[in-house]
Amino acid sequence: MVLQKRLDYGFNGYEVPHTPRAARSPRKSAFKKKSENHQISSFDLLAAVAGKLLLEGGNSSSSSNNASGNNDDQCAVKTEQLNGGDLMVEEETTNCDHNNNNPERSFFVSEILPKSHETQSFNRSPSPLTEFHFGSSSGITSDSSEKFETQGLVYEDTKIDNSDHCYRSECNDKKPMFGGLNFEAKLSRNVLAKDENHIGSGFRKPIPQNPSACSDDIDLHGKGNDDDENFSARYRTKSFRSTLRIGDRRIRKVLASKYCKVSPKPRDTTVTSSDLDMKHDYYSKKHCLKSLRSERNFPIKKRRYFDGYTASQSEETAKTDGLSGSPRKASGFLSSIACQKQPALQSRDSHVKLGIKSFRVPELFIEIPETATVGSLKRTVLEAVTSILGGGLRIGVLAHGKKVRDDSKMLLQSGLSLDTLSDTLGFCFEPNPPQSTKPLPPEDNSDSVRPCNVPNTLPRCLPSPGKHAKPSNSVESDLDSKPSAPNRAKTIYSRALIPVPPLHAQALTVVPPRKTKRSEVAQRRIRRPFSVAEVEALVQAVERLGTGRWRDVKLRAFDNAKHRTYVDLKDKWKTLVHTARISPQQRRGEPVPQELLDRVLTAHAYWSQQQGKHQLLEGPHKLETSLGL
DNA sequence: CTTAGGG
DNA sequence: CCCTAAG
Repeated sequence: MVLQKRLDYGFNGYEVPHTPRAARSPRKSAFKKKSENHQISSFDLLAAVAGKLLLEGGNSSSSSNNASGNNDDQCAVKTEQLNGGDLMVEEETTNCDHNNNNPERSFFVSEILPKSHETQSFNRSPSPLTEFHFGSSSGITSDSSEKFETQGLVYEDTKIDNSDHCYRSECNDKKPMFGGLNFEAKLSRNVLAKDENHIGSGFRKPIPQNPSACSDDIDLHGKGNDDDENFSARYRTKSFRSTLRIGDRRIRKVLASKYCKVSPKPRDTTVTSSDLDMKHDYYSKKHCLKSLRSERNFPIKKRRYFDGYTASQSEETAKTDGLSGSPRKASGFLSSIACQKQPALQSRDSHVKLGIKSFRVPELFIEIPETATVGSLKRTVLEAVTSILGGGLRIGVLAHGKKVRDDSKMLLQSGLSLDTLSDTLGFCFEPNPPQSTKPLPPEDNSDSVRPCNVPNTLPRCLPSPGKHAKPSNSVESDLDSKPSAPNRAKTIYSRALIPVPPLHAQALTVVPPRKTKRSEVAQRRIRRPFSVAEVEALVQAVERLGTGRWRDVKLRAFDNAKHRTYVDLKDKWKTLVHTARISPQQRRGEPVPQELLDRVLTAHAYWSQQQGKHQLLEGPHKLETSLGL
């Protein structure tokens, strides 16, 4: 009976599946809701480090204990220097037209400006990132008239000023590194003169003075290539998202052009020849795009929040192009942006001076009532920043885009030759006490092969996944790791930072991170190409179960493959169909036997037809047949 | 939770 | 693989 039915209705003698659901009408993106509220999804905070970090590597005979066993490649850094300065704040506006009834507004800090007036190291911004992440207080304030519609507003809080003086004296040293950071508050297209102004009055009416102010236009290059380029932060943007898009766009643009040869993903555990080539490539270039590489390694698809500084990302993410569609993935780290080699300063005894261009602080989220004063806004932002950074940071060192975990290793051993040091060296900030760095969930046991070098993990600087095993990739040279001067950077950082009384947590108005709940970062699953055997199983299952019963397929053929969800199977089938339709030359990956692909096409055709039939019949048999198996 | 589709 | 609207 049942068998008969199978023969009658099934494919290859298999049962007819449940009547598939009516085909979903294609969803139009137009239906996607757009959140137009003024809740800023998040904001970037960019910290520019003034001055240079002198990193004296080399063969100094300093006796560092190699056996420190210090796997931790970070050095603790206090960041109280952020206490003094001006905040640059920009309002998040989605439209030029403010039609918000929202009692609350959000702002994002766009920049933290180095307090130091020494800007020479910024004059040539080798990377687009630094282009719009940099500035100096002097430039901003004195140049405010040129800054699109926005004028700078220097935070005049006496507290800040006082601290400023303190810093000054400290900065008079020839090494103004970390002489404090200037914060400057800017209001988009508005000028706030006094702290007592109500934010509402200041932010209410943007009144674009320039039509293009409403557009996404960017003026990355400002007035050309004048020396002011370092302040080309004066791009116009109407929204936070635009800002991010700018970055992405720039990044892609550059990568697509003359730097396209730079491999974006380090994939080997050792310095391969390609790496070397890359190095040469770098070296041959005028500017180091190291930072770009790192940035690009971020998963751009979706924003992830490391420690919970979440933000409701509106759905209106542009779908125009993949890169611009999503804001830059800020994984919650302060990613080092750039360092600059200063060849002239290179001395014989293998000392190198580096200039760290900037550090970037990813996500912050602030809500403040519209009735709040500008002053309180500034304080709020300042406190938010301080609270985040104040907890202390750790520094991760990246060489060739890979984390260098061994503090005792010499720079050279880490693949940081003097010639290419600045091109290959990077730093990243990491949250200091990861609340509960939950290790990644044990993916599955069936597959023991875990790529130890998932590209994404690099720039994201995952808290400490590398603790156990897999010192991996970290440019572990085979050279004996002789004791050496581990990281002068540490010293320098510490020395440069100025202690400051901690802020009162209560004063913080920052939206508390939705932390702890999602402390486990939603990390993209590692890619696991289907093996031929899996494909075989999938094909067989689909042949009998049909498309549209992916859960059953899963249960039937992949029940013990935990990492294969029914969605995965469905996706795989989709790609299989596609693969089967394209020419063999276009196929990639492990070749799937043509025989299997043929079966894919056959089954796909069959079940598609069945689906159509059932939609027409809306059948009486549907129930019975579904009971067949 | 499942499906179906788009990204 | 991810995301998510629909069921």
